[in-house]
Amino acid sequence: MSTVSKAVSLLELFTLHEPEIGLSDLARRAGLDKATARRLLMALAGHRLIEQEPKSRRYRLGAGLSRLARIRDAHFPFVRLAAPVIRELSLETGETVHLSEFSAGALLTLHVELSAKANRVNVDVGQVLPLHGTASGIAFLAASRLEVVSAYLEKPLQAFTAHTMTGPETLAKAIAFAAASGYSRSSQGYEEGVHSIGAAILGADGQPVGTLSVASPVSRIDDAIAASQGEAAVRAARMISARLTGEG
Amino acid sequence: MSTVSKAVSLLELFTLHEPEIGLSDLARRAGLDKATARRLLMALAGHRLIEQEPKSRRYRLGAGLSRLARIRDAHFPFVRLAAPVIRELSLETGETVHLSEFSAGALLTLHVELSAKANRVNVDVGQVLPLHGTASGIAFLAASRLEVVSAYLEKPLQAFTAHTMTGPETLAKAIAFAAASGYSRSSQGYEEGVHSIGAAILGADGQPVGTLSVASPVSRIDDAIAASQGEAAVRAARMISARLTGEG
DNA sequence: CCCAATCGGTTCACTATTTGAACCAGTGTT
DNA sequence: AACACTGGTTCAAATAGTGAACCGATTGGG
Repeated sequence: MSTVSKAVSLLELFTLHEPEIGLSDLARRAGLDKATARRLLMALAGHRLIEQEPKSRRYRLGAGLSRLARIRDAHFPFVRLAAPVIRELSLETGETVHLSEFSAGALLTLHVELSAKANRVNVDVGQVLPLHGTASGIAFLAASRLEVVSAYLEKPLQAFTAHTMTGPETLAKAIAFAAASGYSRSSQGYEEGVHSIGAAILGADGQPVGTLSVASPVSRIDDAIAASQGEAAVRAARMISARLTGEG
Repeated sequence: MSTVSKAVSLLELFTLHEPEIGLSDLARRAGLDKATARRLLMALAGHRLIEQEPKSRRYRLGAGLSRLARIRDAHFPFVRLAAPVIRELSLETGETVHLSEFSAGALLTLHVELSAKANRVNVDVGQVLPLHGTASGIAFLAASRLEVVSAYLEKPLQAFTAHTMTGPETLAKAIAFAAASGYSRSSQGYEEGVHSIGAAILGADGQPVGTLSVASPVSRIDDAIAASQGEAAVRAARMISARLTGEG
C-alpha cells in the first residue's frame, strides 16, 4: 500500500459524526503504527489538510480541504446547479431526494434534501452507494455504455438485503426498464424498508455523470405513486443535465 | 520531502484559473519525475481526490475533496459563525465588511456584507488578497508568529497602487501599530480611493485563521472615524474568535 | 489516594517503498 | 517524413518509511 494511500485513509476516518479523533485512535483504525500515523498527520498538517486542536491534541480536517474543494466546485459546479432542482423535487414529492456523483466505480452522495415528513428516509452526504442494489446505480448503468455495464456486472456483486438484485438476468431486466422509461425503481435493495426511484444526470458528452434519487418508506409507495415519482425524477434529472451543459 | 507532501503539492497546482492540468505539466511544475507524478496521481485518484478526464486525459481535483470539505465545514463553521457578527459590524459602521480566511500565503474572501450606502466599496467573494497592501493582511501578519512575518517580507512585494507599502520599515511600522492597537489601517494600498480597517480572527491555538475588514470610500474617513471603526472591528473579531474556540 | 492503563509523542536500526533514466506508442506540427 | 511533444511503463538503485520500545503526562477505577 502506498504511503499516500495511507495518509488519505487517515483523512477518511473523519466523519460528520466524529470530526475530531486522537492519535492512537487514528492509528488503530487505519491499521498503522502510532509513529507512522503521526508522521503522516504532520505531513498533511504542513499543507493544512489536517489541523490539531491544541488543547485536546486531537486532530481534525484542515482548511486546505475547503480551499481545494472550492476550486473544484467552481470548475465543476454540479452541486450548485443541481441543488435547487433537488430541493424542488423534494418538495414536489414530499420525500427525501439525494444527488450522487459517479466516481471510481461507485456513486458518492453529494447533496441531500430531506423530506419534511416525520417518517422519512435519512441519507448522509458522503455515503458511497454501489451501482447494483440502488435505484440510482441502476439508472446510472442504464445510461452508461454497454461495455461499462458488462464490465461491472462481471465482478461478484454483494447482496445488502434479502431483496438485493445480484443475478445478471434480474439486473439486465431492471436496466432495460430504466433505459426504456428513463427512471429506475428499487425496493429494499440496499436497505430494508426503503423504496427508491433513480434517474441519471448526463454531462455534456452524453455520458452519465451522476444520478438523483427519490427515497421513500416502502409503506407509502404503490405503483401509481412510483410512476409519478419516476416522471418527476426524470424531469428533474433532465433539467440538471441541461443546466450542466450550459443550456440553463 | 515526504511522499505525502509531494502528493499534496500536486493537488495544490490546481487553481481557479487552471482547474485541469496534464501529466507532464504537473510533473514539471511540481519538480517531480513524470513516473513519480503519475504514481502519486493514481494513489490520489484511488481515493477520489483526483479525477482524470477520460477524453483529454488531463487531471482535475476529485469529488472526494468536496466530501471531506463538507465534513470539515459542518464541524468548523467559520462562515456560519462569523456571518452574523460581520453583518452586525456592517450595520454598526454603515460600511462594507468582509471576512477572509488565510490559505496558501494569501487571504481568501469568504463572505461580504455590503454597505447600504450608495457610495460604497464593493468586494467579491472568492477574491484573493495579498498580505501586504491590505489592512486585513497587515492585521494578519501582526497576529502571526515572527518567523512567518519575516519569511513573507523577504520575498519581493508587488505594489498595487502608488500608496502600497512595500518597504520593510514602512510595513514593520504598520504591523507594530496593528499589534499594539489590535487593528490595522490601510489607505488606498490595494485599490485607489479605498480605506480599510482590518482585524485578525484567532483560532483555538491562538494563531490567526483569518481576518475581517471594514472598507470605506477614503472620502468618508478621518482619524476619529478610523479609530472608532478600529475598535468596532476588534470587538467583532474577538467575538468571532471566541465563537470559534467554543466559548460562544 | 495510588496504581495501572491509557494518552501523545520520540527514537533509530531495519527494510520496503519510492525514484527516475530510458523506454514505449500515439498525436499533432512543420 | 522527421520532429517534438504527449501519456504511460519498467526495474535496479537509492531513499524514505516503518514500528518496537521507550518517554513523561493524564486519566480513571479500585
